[in-house]
Amino acid sequence: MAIDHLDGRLIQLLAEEPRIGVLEASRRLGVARGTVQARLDRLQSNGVIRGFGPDVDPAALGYPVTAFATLEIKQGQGADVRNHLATVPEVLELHTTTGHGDMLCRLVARSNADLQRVIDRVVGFDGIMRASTAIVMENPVRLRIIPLVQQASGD
Amino acid sequence: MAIDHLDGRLIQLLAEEPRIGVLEASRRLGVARGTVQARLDRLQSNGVIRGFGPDVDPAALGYPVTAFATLEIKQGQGADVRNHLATVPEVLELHTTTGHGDMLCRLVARSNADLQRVIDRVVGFDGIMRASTAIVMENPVRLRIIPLVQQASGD
DNA sequence: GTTTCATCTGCGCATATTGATCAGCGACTG
DNA sequence: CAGTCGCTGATCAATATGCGCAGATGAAAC
Repeated sequence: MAIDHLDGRLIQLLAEEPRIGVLEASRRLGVARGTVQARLDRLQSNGVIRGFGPDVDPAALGYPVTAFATLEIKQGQGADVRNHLATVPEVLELHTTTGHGDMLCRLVARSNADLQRVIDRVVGFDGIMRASTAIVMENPVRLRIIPLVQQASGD
Repeated sequence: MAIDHLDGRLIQLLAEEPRIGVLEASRRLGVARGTVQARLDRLQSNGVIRGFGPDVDPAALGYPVTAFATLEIKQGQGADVRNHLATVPEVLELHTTTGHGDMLCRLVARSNADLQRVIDRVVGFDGIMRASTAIVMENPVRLRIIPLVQQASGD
């Protein structure tokens, strides 16, 4: 569960140059190939590394608009709302939260006009009482994990 | 910029089994290896596929608590706040938004108590007027892109 | 102090994959 | 009709992979 410095460097290396293989990584890190293999296997079976899925940019797919919607849910309708939202492709992510709203979801759309359609589809469901939407203008810090990895691995 | 059905299937395949190579992918998709190579190159130079970075789970790193903080910023301090937040490893993501707040950021922490420390560090900066935080309880829909890819590629 | 255990190293081998390149071919374009 | 584009199926040398192994190392347990 805890990762050490070598794990951290390995993850950073893979993040910077995902295409390199185990052999090349071992050369860069200055350790034996078997070590890198073992570390990688461990990190994956640990769940620290979930996978190496392709990182797809919604904007490049034609969905340049991102928004976050805070939803208020009728008591006892949570499960239904979850199932509903799971069927909407433009819902990229959904969380249940404490605080003012009950759920927070990340949406994408083809345009601001299209966002209206998406929101209508999202909230056009009985269990949702109210939705408040914040459109993303800039994304100064894109989803990242390396700084956290560095911290967790003791720099 | 637009992707076709083969692109969509390729992305899905890579998402499901990231470890397979170009050759294996070509076998699964029933096309020539060169075709897969060319498609992959195109998708990457297009920016549709940004990369294949390791998908690291913060929880497995010891940061099981996720929260979203809505920040209100003093006029004209936006750039400073961005720079400040970029230096906090627990800030995984930052957006500027329309709506009630001015920014929305995703935070992680080692515990609810640790979240207090993170928030103090985040808001302990002159340009930030107010922060309201929503702690994530469940994550019914984890960040996903495949449904959108399917839609964009004509199912 | 010494035994035990987990880990890392460096090596070799057979097999598989990669990157590059080729000619052939069907579909679309002007 | 000639030109262009993308896909195919093939080759080649270079490289990487999965696997196993013996020995070295270091830390913890006895």
